[in-house]
Amino acid sequence: MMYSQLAPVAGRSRNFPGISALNGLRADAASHLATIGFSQNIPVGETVFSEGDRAENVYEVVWGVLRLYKLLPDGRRQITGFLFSGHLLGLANGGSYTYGAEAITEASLRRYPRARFERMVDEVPGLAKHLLTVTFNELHAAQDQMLLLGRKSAAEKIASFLLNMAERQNRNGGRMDYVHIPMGRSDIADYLGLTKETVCKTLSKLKRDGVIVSPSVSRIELRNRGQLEELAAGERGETF
Amino acid sequence: MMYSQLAPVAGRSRNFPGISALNGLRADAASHLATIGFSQNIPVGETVFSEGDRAENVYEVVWGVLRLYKLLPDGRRQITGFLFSGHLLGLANGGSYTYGAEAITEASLRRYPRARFERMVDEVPGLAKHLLTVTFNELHAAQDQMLLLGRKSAAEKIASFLLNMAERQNRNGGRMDYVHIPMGRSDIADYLGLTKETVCKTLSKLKRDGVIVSPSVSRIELRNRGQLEELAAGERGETF
DNA sequence: CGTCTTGTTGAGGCCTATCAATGAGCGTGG
DNA sequence: CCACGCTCATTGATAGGCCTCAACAAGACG
Repeated sequence: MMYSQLAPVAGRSRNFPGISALNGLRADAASHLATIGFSQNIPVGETVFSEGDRAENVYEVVWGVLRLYKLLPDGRRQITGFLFSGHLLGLANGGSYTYGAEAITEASLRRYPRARFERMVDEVPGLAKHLLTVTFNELHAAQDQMLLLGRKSAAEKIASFLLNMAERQNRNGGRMDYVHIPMGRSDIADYLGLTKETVCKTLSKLKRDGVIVSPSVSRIELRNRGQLEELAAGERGETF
Repeated sequence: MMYSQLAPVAGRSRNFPGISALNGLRADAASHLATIGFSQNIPVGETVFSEGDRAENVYEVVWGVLRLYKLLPDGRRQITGFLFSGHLLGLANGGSYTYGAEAITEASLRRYPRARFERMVDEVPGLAKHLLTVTFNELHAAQDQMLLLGRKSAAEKIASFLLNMAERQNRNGGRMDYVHIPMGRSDIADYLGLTKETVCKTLSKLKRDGVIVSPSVSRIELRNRGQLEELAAGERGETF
């Protein structure tokens, strides 16, 4: 596609934060990376690292879901991203992590000691450029999120979130309208800059309006994608 | 300076978006880059490129101030960053810019045709890694901004903004308490996720409380940095 | 089958947006 | 040099969306 040495990250992970995917990396480079990684399992709710910890490792999500977040001194929390299988986390310029990471579900990670990871970046041709591509995607997602946080209404935020989750679960290509929501309402709230109550009320309103159906708390069916898309895009539709 | 091949970006631009600084790049690489750049001046208020335009160039700010922004269909705007001298813009993975760029003051840019810029990334040793460092700084700033947009009050947002502007003007090291504000109130509002009226009222309150003094609209003196810092950090101080 | 956590719903209040009007700054031209 | 007209900043009154607080429901789990 666009690069000769590295498979592209393509549209992957465009709308959700967390540095994504080493896969796509040239086979020999990827296998080289694998040799310096250590497997590690994280129970539900456990912390991988906290903001301010010395940044001694880079991690890749093998399976499970993580949240990245930042805190204010009085406890207010902003989740900056949800990370799924394939995403990288822990890359940093400075000596400390600038955000915390916790497991939303049980998760399996691959851990790469930082010094070795950095050496690899210097030695493996194309790795730096690959990481650059992947980081640009993150930055792009972050900018979308700034627009959401700064300018969208609660309903627009929820609609954007649902569509993002749906897109992310349709990597295969299908147009599945059943979305699995692995995180709790508080996590969603802290990701969208709302309270958990507002998240509930907005979801309930979408249910009442027949836009979505929810067989269980963690499962949502998108019944009217068109309306969700209008909302998410911010058409300021009357309907809501 | 600090790296063998690449001068560091150090603490530069940690808190303001926009990819920063080619300077710091090894001299021969920098001069190589210079040979493929074209100078270009932009009048106040003019557009450099719009969201959705084909991404044909990468730019570096030589002097002046730019704003990067995203729009919703009904006109709501989120400014994702202010760019000053040394910052890069226009880097993108896809074929189109994902944000617009306009001149806040008259500005001078150096334009690099994209194809040549990308070729350079492949050919100049260390350039990809340098851009990676710089992009991580952007991502970090974006995450700080998400925390601000999602969780800080108007007063906390303004305090954070003022301190960032001050820091950015003190690259030399001095602890100058006079901050020059090149952008208008609407720009500040769209950067902080507020309205221009709220920006005004919050600034006025800070003036009344003696925290800042404002000899003119575009000049603000920080009289009580400690209180601003508490506010910006989100201590939930009574005082405000 | 209790207990604890998480989700949901409602009532009320606050912060910020909205609407409207005035004031300040500034370039232009008389 | 000052008047005019524009744009931008400031201030006030009001409204509204989301937050806060509180109670209850629904699962999850031992």
